[in-house]
Amino acid sequence: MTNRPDPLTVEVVELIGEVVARFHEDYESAAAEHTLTGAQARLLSLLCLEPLPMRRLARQLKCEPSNVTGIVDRLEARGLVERQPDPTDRRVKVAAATAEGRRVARSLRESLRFAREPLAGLSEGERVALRDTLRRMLG
Amino acid sequence: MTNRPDPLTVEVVELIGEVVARFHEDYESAAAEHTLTGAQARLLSLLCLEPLPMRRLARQLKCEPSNVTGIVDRLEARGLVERQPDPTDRRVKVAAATAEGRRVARSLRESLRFAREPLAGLSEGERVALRDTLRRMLG
DNA sequence: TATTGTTATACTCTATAACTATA
DNA sequence: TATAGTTATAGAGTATAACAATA
Repeated sequence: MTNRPDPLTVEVVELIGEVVARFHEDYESAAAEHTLTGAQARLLSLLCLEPLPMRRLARQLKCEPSNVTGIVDRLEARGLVERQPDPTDRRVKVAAATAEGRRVARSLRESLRFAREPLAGLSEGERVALRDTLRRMLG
Repeated sequence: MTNRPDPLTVEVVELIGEVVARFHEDYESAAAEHTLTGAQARLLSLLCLEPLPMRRLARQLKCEPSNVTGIVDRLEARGLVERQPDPTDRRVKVAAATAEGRRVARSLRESLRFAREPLAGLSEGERVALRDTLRRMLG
């Protein structure tokens, strides 16, 4: 049952682990520069695309709805997010980024250096190949 | 100063973000299957390679030394890790995985499916190309 | 004096369970 | 009765600051 993977696969797995670690580090420190936690930054980035009901936020963040309450509370206290009523269902609260929230999210996205910089060292052909390989991996 | 990245780079960045998210998810759920948190799993995996002083654990985990105390406490309470004195410096405590701790770490490593499975769908040539590209990115 | 590990404190994220107001 | 959001609670990770033992 426990197939021993070949050395090449092992090395690729380790390299992916490295990429994951660096990406995370980069993301957290970019968030910290904006006085945001990682979770707050992820939620704000989601809302920057479109307003979402609390329940759907939880699904997308893969956490329990009760956690979203607290994260949105803290972002709302800073004026980055606001809760709006849903006209079609009075139980629902829709969270939306404010103008300031969108500004912060944009600035956050721009300060994500890791994902861009090492990529800049690759030729266009390499980036195309990398894109295709990643697409296949994610199936 | 804010170079707008080209669409190809944007897509690759998004794909990497996807890989990072999946890898993390996979790692956390593998840890949870062993009743470990992500932080505990990472620390145990490190100790599985070699015993380390508390201070060095903190450096490798990129967190404050005070946090390591608690994580090691919880692993030690479960018999997966133990603290040993350093004969050359009585201030230092060396954390080491127990036999049971190494067994758990091995089992954890084997249950990491994501990193292995999507890779299995790639040809050897693709894996070599991916390895070389990742190496250059991390360079 | 400087360093190692710990303790104390406070905050955030996390899941679970119980509650409310709607549907 | 079922669902959306919240509250209450408890555990874990995190950083900061202060401390004891040792160098």
